[in-house]
Amino acid sequence: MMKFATWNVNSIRQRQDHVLDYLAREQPDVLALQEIKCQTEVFPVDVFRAAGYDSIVVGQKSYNGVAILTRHPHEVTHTALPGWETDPAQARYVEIRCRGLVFGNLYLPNGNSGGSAGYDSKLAFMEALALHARGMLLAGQDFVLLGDYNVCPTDEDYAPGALSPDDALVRPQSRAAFRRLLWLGLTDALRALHPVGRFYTFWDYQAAAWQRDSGLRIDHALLSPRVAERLLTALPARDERGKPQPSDHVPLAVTLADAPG
DNA sequence: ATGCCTTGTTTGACAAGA
Repeated sequence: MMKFATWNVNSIRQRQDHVLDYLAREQPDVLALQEIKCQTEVFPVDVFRAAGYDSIVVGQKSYNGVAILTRHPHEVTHTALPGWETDPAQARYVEIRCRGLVFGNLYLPNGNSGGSAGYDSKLAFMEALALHARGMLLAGQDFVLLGDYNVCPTDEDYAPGALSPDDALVRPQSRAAFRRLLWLGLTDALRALHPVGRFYTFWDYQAAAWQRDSGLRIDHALLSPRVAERLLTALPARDERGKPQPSDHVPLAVTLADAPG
């Protein structure tokens, strides 16, 4: 069996102990982290190594930043999303090959700040992601694209009133770009197993969103076809949001059966 | 009503998050 998860931790220095507890309890093979909010040199590599995990880190000062933790041999395949460049650079993608799969860890731009240029940058990221996914499909590669997509794919993926109808997370172009990934043949792991119902991965810190269960489903794991055949479970770890000093996101955990043969 | 928290940085108000 293989277990992996994605988690926007909103600062790794603030959430280091939460992550250590999660690793000890769940022992994922691969954990994709977003919004580490630190430079690569400051990431607590030694702390996670002592827990049995290697860190692959793409950081930047103050904002963004992604990392992958794994307890297996791996090779780094990308430290940026091919075809998406910004000035200054933004640390929003890292990818490894591990146990026969490619894991692409992404932190998609929110799209609500920076005016129309900010939103265009979000759509450009999604376009580049679709092209990269298509390339891997054509190459016959088995892969998982997981992370904070900052998209609620349908109206069932956010609590009534949690967002305005023109928010970048629910805008028709954002949803169309997400559907394009599905039309390529990718499987939304959570919805494949739970076609209906509310499965949020984020609750705002403000306005008692957690207490009112006013959440969003914006963290996703998309699986290439042969990987989807192996899908066993997919579920957000809701309990993380109720802990002291939590991230505003919780992990989304996925398990796969062993590869055939 | 772009605020209601939380984070990092420019250490005292910002910007950004979603």
